[in-house]
Amino acid sequence: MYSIGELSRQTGVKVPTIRFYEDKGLLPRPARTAGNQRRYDGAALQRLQFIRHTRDLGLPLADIEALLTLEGAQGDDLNRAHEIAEQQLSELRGRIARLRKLEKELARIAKACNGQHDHVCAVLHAFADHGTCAGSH
Amino acid sequence: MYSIGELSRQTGVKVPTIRFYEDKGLLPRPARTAGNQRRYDGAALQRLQFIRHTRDLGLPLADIEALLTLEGAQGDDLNRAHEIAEQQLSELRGRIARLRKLEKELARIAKACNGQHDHVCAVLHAFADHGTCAGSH
DNA sequence: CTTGAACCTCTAGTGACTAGAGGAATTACT
DNA sequence: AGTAATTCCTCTAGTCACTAGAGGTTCAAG
Repeated sequence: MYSIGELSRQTGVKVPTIRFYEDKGLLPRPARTAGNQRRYDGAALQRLQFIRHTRDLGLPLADIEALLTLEGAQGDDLNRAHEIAEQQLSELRGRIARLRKLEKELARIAKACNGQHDHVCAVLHAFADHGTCAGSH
Repeated sequence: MYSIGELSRQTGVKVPTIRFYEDKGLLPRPARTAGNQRRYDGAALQRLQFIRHTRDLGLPLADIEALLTLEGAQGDDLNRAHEIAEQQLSELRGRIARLRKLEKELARIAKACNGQHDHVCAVLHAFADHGTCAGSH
């Protein structure tokens, strides 16, 4: 049996966040001591680790909840899990592609003002000017 | 003189968002018609385009505000603008690197369940299992 | 048995918007 | 000039995923 603080240390999820997840229904309400403090078992630990991991992967809480209800599922429900993974992957790839474009542009902007800016630095203009960008964003 | 709707069309920033920016002090309060509707001039249009562009680049509104007050600045203030650009660039690069790691992992997970999952699909387990991941995240 | 750390609930704040209610003004058309 | 459609106004509240703080209680160690 773990206290909320131990659970936090084991998973890396902050204490208020654990309570927040409980509120949202992602974690079941744990047992309580006589003094009303939460006590967790190993199942709760695993579940929270699952949440932590999937959050790190960028899944929104709603999707994580869907996955959690799918646990131990079969047939079509497994297809759902697969779909969620695939969809997240393609979203992620889009995000990366967009960020790479922005990286190029920001690099251009940062270079616009290279050391000597005695008079007028181009950075502000570079920020303002969309015309010189590669593509749309 | 543009109405708020025209400004929205010209910049791609939604009408409520324009009002939100005004509230936050990023856009000056515009002139009003006798009937209390906003009328914008070309300067407002340019300013909003600047905001739009820098937002697309991922700068938080606070940084954009800083840049806006720097407009027409000289000397040290220009260094500030340069700093903001450089800092954003390095943050962006970190973000991209992390996302690339996650992409690898998500791809692994999505593949875990490849078509035939008559019995038990590995997707859920793959999500749960951090041990097989490349690095920390 | 006392101290101090960890715990409790609750409210409110963050960032960057978005949605909706309820009503007034403008524009286009006849 | 009248009417109907569209756009505009303010205001409140909701979103997501937390985070911070107030004010109070319980637990574990010495």
